[in-house]
Amino acid sequence: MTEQATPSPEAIKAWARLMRVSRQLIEHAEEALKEGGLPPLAWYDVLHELAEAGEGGLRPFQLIERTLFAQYNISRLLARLEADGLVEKLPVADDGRGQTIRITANGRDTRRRMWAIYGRSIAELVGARLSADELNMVSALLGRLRYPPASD
Amino acid sequence: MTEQATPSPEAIKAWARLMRVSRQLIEHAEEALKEGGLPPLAWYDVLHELAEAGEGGLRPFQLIERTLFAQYNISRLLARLEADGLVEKLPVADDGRGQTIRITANGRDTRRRMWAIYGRSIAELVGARLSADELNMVSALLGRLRYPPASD
DNA sequence: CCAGAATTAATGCAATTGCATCTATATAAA
DNA sequence: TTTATATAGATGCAATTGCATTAATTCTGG
Repeated sequence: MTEQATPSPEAIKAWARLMRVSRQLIEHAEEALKEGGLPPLAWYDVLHELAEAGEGGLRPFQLIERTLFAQYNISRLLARLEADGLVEKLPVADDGRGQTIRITANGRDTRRRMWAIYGRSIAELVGARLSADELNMVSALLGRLRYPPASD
Repeated sequence: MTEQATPSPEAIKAWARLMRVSRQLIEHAEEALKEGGLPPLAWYDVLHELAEAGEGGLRPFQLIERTLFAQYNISRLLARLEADGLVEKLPVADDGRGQTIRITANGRDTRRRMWAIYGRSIAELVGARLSADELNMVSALLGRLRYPPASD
């Protein structure tokens, strides 16, 4: 647990598991969405944030903070979402540079359809494999790996 | 823990943590490598497998099994590695379709230089934040999320 | 008010990924 | 054998990502 230049075997193993499992889970969920003829996970992340934000919408830079996507990535993802009619871009009164992104009814519907599949993946891949206590344990331990670290 | 169409709050939170933390950690490690003027993590994964395989090398399809990369991805990654002189492609005696990939001295050296940085990232991001017991707990819990699930 | 720095978002271009397909060889079946 | 099927790996083309830069405001210090 002390600062080392070379990681302990335990740290290496935990890291390896984390890398491998997260990749597998993402791949599985992504595949399930694709089979359902739905957009990729990244779209869900954004639609989810926007749905939670409600009518007020969010500024692109707020989406960046919340989702950890790169700026250019959000910029283009929003362009695609807008082209598909899932979000709309509104000028923002007090800042001529910016815009507010609001989810449309269509967007909410797509998000719901995605959740039907995405949620099932989560239930199957994670919910069905660990008990509630174990899941809480995972959340707590992973929470300590955040940047910046937190305990929550 | 039972099969549900809709995931429990605990499952959702654990999933969210896993997605977010893994992305953050990857990003951090990737950035550290870039700052060191070194190739991306994907290269390390392949070089690592090849280094472990030794002089006998590995067939591309074996790399696919071990790393979970897509076939076309490995095909092109190997082309880049070869172009950089980090691996060499050898014809394989008993199968005219295939080839054996072997890491070169240069490749071993690059892998070592990458590990100096990558290993430090693992130590800092994971090793320094959880005790050995906690790391083992993480490994065990994540191990149960693998596909197919295992206990190890 | 004005010049310089900072912030918000978009974009040109190169590299990578994803998809579908293709070539070549090996294996199985008739 | 001959033919059909499966496996190993490469590749054309479209979509996405990453990088660097740009354009348009807004903010800040004289």
